[in-house]
Amino acid sequence: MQLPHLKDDPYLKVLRPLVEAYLAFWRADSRHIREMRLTASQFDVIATLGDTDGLTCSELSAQTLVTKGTLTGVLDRLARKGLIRRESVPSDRRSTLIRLTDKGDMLFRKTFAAHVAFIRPFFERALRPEEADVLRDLLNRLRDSFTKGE
Amino acid sequence: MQLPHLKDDPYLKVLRPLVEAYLAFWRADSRHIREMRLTASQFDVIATLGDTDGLTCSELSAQTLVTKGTLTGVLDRLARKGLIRRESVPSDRRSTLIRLTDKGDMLFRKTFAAHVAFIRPFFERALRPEEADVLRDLLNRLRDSFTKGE
DNA sequence: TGCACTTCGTCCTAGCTCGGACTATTCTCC
DNA sequence: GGAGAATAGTCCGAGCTAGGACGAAGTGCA
Repeated sequence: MQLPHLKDDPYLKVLRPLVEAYLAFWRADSRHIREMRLTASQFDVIATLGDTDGLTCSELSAQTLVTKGTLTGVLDRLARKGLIRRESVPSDRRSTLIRLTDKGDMLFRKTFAAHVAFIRPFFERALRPEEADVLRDLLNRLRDSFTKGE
Repeated sequence: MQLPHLKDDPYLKVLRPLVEAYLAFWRADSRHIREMRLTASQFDVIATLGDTDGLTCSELSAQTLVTKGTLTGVLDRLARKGLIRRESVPSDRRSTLIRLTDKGDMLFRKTFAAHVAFIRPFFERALRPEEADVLRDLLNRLRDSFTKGE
């Protein structure tokens, strides 16, 4: 978001750093994910399903950054790759349980640790541990301000 | 990005707050922009062009969050709405100068101030001014860590 | 002057994004 | 038990996304 003339406002000058820090993270993150032949959304779903006994679409979309409408397509592509499968839930015939296949689980084990190891140094280089705590607190308050406003 | 089991790592537990704060901001931001009949990318371009004598596509994509390849389509839609126009640059026939039309400039004046006024209170509610400064500094360092790594 | 390199904007593909509409199923509560 | 409301997953349209390929145009160095 381009917001010139606001360089002097103590609040609004946080805006660009927020956007730029997130985007810089996101680009590094998704570049690494793409090297593992997944998209960011696909990795998000795989990582969320890892070590569970399966989740419904609603749970999945609540716990990831993928919205309900987008999830259908993402799951279609993951199923086509043989990484997940859809199972019906007898107790609620509206629901679908999404589960990693063996192949999906193997991919999860291989990529998840690798990705965490990739990401961590970027944070480690930029912040001391106590600064990370401060940052986390401030970001959480900002998030709450934006969500409670709805 | 879903990263469970990392709740104890002083660095990685910053990850979710970063993503969530940005996303919460972005959703409020783009909801307000959509009410003004623009998309986030379109507003970004309009706001960046405002108070300039025109910018080339490369300048525009460097100063906004819209990449070169996406810009063509965004500009096409803005031109169709009569908000921008493309002008050729005699001194470099590869370049195209993008400029707001009168209609685009009027929209800029109307929406830009309104949008800033909409966004500011969310920050104001969450942070004291000196906290905003701390947050900005930490975010900038994080951004640099992620970009310098490339 | 000529050839290699870079930069310009555009186009393309696969995939993701939101919001809203839709059907089927389940829940709630009178 | 039945009407109305809520929830599940899917589908749709318009638009955005990164990345790479492309031809045209400018630059640099020999």
